[in-house]
Amino acid sequence: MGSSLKEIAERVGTSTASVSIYLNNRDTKRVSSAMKKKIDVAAKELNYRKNIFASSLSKSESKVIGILIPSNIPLFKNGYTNSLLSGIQSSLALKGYSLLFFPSSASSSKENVQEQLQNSAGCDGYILFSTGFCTMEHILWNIRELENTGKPFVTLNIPRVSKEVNQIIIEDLTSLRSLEYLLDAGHEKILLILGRTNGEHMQFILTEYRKILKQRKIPFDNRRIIYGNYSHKDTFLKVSNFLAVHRDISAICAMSDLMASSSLAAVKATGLTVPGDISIIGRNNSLYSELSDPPLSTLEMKIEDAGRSAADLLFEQITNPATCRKIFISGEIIERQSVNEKS
Amino acid sequence: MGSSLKEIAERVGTSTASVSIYLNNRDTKRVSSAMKKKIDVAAKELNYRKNIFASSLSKSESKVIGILIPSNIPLFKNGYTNSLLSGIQSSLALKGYSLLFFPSSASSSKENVQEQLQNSAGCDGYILFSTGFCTMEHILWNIRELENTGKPFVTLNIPRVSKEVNQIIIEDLTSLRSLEYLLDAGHEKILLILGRTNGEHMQFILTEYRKILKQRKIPFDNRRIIYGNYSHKDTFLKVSNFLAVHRDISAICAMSDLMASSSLAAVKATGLTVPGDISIIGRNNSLYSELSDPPLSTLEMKIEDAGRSAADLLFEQITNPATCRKIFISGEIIERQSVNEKS
DNA sequence: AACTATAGGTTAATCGCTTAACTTATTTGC
DNA sequence: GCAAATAAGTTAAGCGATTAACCTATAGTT
Repeated sequence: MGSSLKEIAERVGTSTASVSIYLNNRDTKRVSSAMKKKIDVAAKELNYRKNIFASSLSKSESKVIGILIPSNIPLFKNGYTNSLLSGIQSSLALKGYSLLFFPSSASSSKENVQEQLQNSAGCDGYILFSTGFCTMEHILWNIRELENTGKPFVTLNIPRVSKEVNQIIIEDLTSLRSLEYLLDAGHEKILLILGRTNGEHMQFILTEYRKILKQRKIPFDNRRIIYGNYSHKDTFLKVSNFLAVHRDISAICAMSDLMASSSLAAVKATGLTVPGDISIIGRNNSLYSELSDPPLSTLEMKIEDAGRSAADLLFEQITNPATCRKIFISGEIIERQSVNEKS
Repeated sequence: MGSSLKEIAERVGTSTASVSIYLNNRDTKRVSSAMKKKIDVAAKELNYRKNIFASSLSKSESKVIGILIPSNIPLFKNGYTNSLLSGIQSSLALKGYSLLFFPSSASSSKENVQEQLQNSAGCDGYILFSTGFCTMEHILWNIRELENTGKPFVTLNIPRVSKEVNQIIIEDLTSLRSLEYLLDAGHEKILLILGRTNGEHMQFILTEYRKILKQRKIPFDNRRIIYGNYSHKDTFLKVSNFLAVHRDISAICAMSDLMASSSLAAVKATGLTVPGDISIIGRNNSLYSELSDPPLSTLEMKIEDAGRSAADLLFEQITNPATCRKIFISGEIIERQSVNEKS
């Protein structure tokens, strides 16, 4: 049964203060060693465990970080998000912080975060996630709400925000560095495989795409964009259909390793070879790219680093509230065996 | 800034009781509609957010479930654990529960759980994870500690425990159903790829292995067991080395899809074909198996179902403390294109 | 007119832990 | 021998929200 400090104090005949003082600092000189022993015995016998809610309330410090996620689809399913979380957790755990994930039931990203925030005052800080589905308006709204809490927070996974907000900016979230790599290798006719048609991230990427094409004086061709929905089946089908009609491309640039893998399967199924006939590059350096045959070149985005940085920046804020900076995480191309120079 | 009920009450000229009553039940008749409006305005202006620690302490109910993990290696990195967590979270979120992950710094699984439990009284329930590294002794110790808290809990990912403990038993955690599938297909000379040499789970599997061989009157051959460490490189290397010497096997049974994928790569590298020369089966039905060329048959373990069941069972216990049962999750073979009948 | 409901509150104790401030007895220093 | 230091406590006021129990005024009933 859950016992309290009071019960221990009564049993050993002292005040709760002494018990609390001792249990929070075993080296304290304010409790005699005889008393220390008695408290230890009583605590064990009574199965004492500190109530985190009482302690946090009393100290006005909880050592708990709230993770705000603007969606109510099941968590821990997305490899990308998991990497971020892994980075965050590994760094915060070292500093003694717990992570709290709230439920939410709303349908919009704005309301989800609001709902999560509504009942979570008392956390020492927050990390605000975003997804490609959050509109810039919702993101800014959520940031405003967070500012109002007066608590430290860091935003993750969103494009740069001009506000003075602590922010981790994953540069390659909206870059097309892998496309440029293919272009630099001499490819011009490239099939671009994006994630979904909606969502802000893809809009940024499309804008970037047009910019790069213009720079290189390559005409924009709408047919050379496919939306794979981050799904194996969708991508395989759409790429197969594409190749059935257009055989003139020399490379495929996919916005995820999964979609790159699926594209690879589709290319092989048509009898073409990689990288002989078609070069392929993925994104995220997940195991899919390493396990493919041939192993796929990819854009390593350093997601876990981003998570760790977010945690570090949050911690910095907790210890020094004046902290205000943006940390940029930039990735790098991992060269494997799926891209040839185009002569 | 974080405001309190008291500040709202003062601003609108009422008691904290009224404010609390209204905010917890907007339809209450104990607050006039004029007062309701005033409270709404004040709450908005003062950016009121309920303090989860104060509220939980007061109600002796937190709507928080503690997730106990007997290791301090970074979380969210393991696909298997992530599936469990995803199942848990999806079910508990629907019921309004938050998930709390504690930090821990100890070196043994026993101490890790103890440390996490030590400061977490007040949660409404716990889910105890295990890993293949936990010894049965540590597991039982942790269960005893949990029983002492008097709080509902469920154990996950461990072999069946005779104690009267609520438990989700993932049958294929310690089964060799995929091996039997190969045997049934006529294969006899099979290379078994296990995870690590240490850890209880593998011991269970080894025992099972010997049992199955004895039943089928197949001699045990120590050389036909490889430990791939769940690592692509290790597995690839070890399987390559194996094949350089022994070409007489007709099938490979791997305890993870990743290791199955790596084996596939190794087999292909030696010039042999799958499933022509060698059949391969994996475990866990992860995307690796689906994306391989050829797609790998695998043992789907229904991990997410297990997570969901754990959540449901925990919830049942919270609402009815007398609950005591074990739920068995059994998987099924997913047939793809990596296994041939052996004639 | 007397009685009961009901609306619309308020009071104050409580959840379990922490901590500043106070107390008292015993040592230690010089 | 006396002041100062130290050891070993205790007291009591919070932290912020909840809730059982109580209160008063008005409306409705018979």
